[in-house]
Amino acid sequence: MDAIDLSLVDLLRGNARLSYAELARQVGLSAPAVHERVGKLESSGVVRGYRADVAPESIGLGVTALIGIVEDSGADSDDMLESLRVLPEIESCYFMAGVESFLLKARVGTIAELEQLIVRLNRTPGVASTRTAIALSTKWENRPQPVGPPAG
Amino acid sequence: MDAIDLSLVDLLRGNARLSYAELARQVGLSAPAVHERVGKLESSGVVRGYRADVAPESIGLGVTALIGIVEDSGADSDDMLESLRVLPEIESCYFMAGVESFLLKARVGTIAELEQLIVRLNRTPGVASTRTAIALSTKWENRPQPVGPPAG
DNA sequence: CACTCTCTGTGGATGCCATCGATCTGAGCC
DNA sequence: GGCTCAGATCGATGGCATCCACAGAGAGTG
Repeated sequence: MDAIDLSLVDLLRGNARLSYAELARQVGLSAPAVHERVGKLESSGVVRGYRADVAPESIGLGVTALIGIVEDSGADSDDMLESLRVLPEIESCYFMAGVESFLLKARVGTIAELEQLIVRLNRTPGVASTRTAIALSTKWENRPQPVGPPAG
Repeated sequence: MDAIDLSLVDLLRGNARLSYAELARQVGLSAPAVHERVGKLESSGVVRGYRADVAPESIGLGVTALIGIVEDSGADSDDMLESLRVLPEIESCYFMAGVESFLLKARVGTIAELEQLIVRLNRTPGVASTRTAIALSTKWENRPQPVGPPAG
């Protein structure tokens, strides 16, 4: 992870579809060299993948909610995690410090679907209670923060 | 937005670096047809961009926190939004229903940096109080949920 | 110093891909 | 039937990904 790697990571966070040739021009190396560096970043786990950023409402996911979960005393967090993992609506899942063990970001199409999700969560073994907050609007999301030296 | 468009969106959410030729094979069209469809998805705002998914800790952002903000009565939300927007640590920002007007996801390198961020937030005009919860670990994040008919 | 090993880069070759323009096809409509 | 438009295919061409052989810088060792 030298300065060139950081530049590559930054460039790919901004636009994951840049060609290797373009990346090479930006960092001042040859295309094969960039190809090899990016391959190493991928296989070492620094770059986990490449995702299209899709407007959720345009694919029928207009409702965003954040849900905190309080565990029963004595509940097994690993079991609960597996129960959460199979719910496709849960886009992100954090294990938290504090009374609420998990914080979920869920995305559904309608409030009715959100209600169903909350009911399902409350029925999940180990869940003592849930607390749901609805996002009225997403101002921004997953904004990459610049890191390392400026590219070039 | 027909079934083929949904398949393309799904494929690109899974791997944004797929070539047009590969996408074409997957959905059963020619490469130029796919090229045009993806171009329209981009210009219509369905696809907002393509991002490399980078392990945050590998670029020195090992601390994730969720911060709720209570506004002063009479504070201007738009002004506050602009104050929040310039803070690079804030990766996501939601305008919420409830007592806390904003919910932020912030990513910093150390707890000391988090402390500085919280101090800065509390000094921001319009902020009545903040509530910070620290993520001990991220179980998963921005997992794309499958949508539309299976590709092929 | 010189030898060598390793890592990482460059340059060239080759086959695939992106992309443009021309043409074709089918649905809807008069 | 025939017009028209949207959206597909086909063919060509220039650029890109990717493989390979080889070169140069640095570290470790006699």
